[in-house]
Amino acid sequence: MADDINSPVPGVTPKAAYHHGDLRAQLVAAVRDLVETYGPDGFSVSEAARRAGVSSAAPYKHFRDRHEILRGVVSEAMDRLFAGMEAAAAAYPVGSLEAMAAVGQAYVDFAKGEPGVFRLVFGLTEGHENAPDLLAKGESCFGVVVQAVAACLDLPLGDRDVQRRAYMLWSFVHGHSFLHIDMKTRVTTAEIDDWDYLMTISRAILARPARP
Amino acid sequence: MADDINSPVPGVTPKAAYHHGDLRAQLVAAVRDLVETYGPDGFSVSEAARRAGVSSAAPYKHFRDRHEILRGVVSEAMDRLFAGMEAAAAAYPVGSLEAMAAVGQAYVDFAKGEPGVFRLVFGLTEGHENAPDLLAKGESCFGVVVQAVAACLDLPLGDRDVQRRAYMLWSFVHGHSFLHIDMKTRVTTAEIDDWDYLMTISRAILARPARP
DNA sequence: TGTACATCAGTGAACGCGCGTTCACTGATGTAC
DNA sequence: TGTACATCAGTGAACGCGCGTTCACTGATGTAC
Repeated sequence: MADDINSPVPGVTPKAAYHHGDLRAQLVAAVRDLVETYGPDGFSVSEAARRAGVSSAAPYKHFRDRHEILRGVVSEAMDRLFAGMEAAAAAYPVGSLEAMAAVGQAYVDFAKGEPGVFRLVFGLTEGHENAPDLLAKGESCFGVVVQAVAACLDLPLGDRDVQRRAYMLWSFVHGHSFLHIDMKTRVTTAEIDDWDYLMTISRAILARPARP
Repeated sequence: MADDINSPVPGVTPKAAYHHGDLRAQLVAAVRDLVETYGPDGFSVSEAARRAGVSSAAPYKHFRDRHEILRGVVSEAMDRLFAGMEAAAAAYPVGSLEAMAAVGQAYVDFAKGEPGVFRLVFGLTEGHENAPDLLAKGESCFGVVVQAVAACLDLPLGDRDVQRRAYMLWSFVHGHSFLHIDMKTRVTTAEIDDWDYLMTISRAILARPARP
C-alpha cells in the first residue's frame, strides 16, 4: 500500500536528514495546512517554502512541480482516511449494521475534520489525477465499504449486488459530507444527526430485497 | 424568484443596449464558459473581458469585483437547475416514484452537462456564499424534492419525516453527481445506470416504515 | 585516522507572466427646453 | 426641429503583486582509499 519511491524518508524520520531534516515531509505538511486554510487552489509553492523556512527554490529538489506536492498531500491523506475507515469497521461485529454505519461515520468525520483536504482528495486535480497509486488507494477505501456490505448480506465481495449497494452507500455518505462542509444543509429544516442518518440509510439500502 | 436588482436588463434584452449591447449578460456567459473549461478557479476577469471584446476595466462598470461576476453565474445557473427539476417532476404523475426519480435525474443531468458550473454552484465560493438570493434559490430547488417526497408519502410539506427523507435523497443524488463528474466511479466494478439507480434509491428511501 | 573527492540539499537572485483594480479620459446616447 | 447639457458605458495606460520556475552557486555530508 505504501510506496516510498523517491522519498528520502523510508519509514520513520531518520534522526535529522541531510541539511534541513526531512524537508519533503515538512513541505507536505505545510501544503496540507495551506489547503486547509485557503482551499485546494489557495496554495502556492512559495508560501509552502516560506512556512518550511526554506527558499522558494528548495521544494524543486524534492518535487518536479507544484502538482507533485499536491499529489503527496493527497496520498498521505488517503492513507489516513483508509486507516480511519478500517479502524471504524473493526470496532463493531463483522456483518453488523453498526460496522457499516461506523465506516460511513469515519468518512464523514474525515470530511468534517479537514474539509479542505477532503475537497482536494475528491476533487478533480488538474490532469494527473490518474496516478495509479492514488487510484489504488481509492480502491482500498472503497474496499472497506464493499467488505462491510458483503459481510452484512453474507455474499462474496465480487457480487454484483454487493458492489451496487456499496456504491449507493458511498454516494449517500459522499453527498452528505459535501453538503455539510459546503454548508448547503441550511435549506432544510431537518436536524441531522450523523449516526442516526447513517444507520437509517444502511438499513434502507441493505434491506434484503433490492427490488421488491 | 428572479430579482433584477442592479441588472440593466429587466426581463428580456432590449434590442441593443447603450454602447456594447448588454455587456453584463455577455460577461456572465463568458465566465460561465471559462468556469466550464478551466474550473471554478481558472477564471479571470481579464480573460472574460477579452472574450467579450472589451477592455479589462469594462467589467467594473457592471460588477463590483470578480466575486460579483461569479455570483451572477451561480444565480443564473440555479435558475436553470430549478427549471429543469420542476419540468422533470411535472412530466410524471404527482406522487409517483417516477416523478421522484426524474427530479434526481434532472439534477444529475445538470451536473453531467456542465460539471464546472455545478462545482461552482455547490462549492464554497469565497466568503459571500451567504448571499440571501442564492440561499433562496437553493431552498426553491430543495423544495422541488420536498414536494415530490410529500406527494409520495401523502404527508404535509413541513413534516419532519418528509424533510428527513428529502435530505437523504438529495445526499444520494448529490454524492452520485460529484462522484461521477470527479471520475471516482472507477474504483467500483458496478455499472451505473442513472435511472435504475434513482428508482432503486427512491424505492428504498420512500418505503413506508422509516425505521422498522 | 586522514585526505581527496563526489554528491546533492538548499541558496538567493533573477526571469517573465497574468492578474485585479484604479484612474482620468472620451464619446455616444438620452433628455430638457 | 435644434441646441445644450448630463449621463455613463467603455478605453487604455498604469500600478503593484505574488506566482512558478530556472540558474549558477555553496557548503555540509558521506564515501573510497
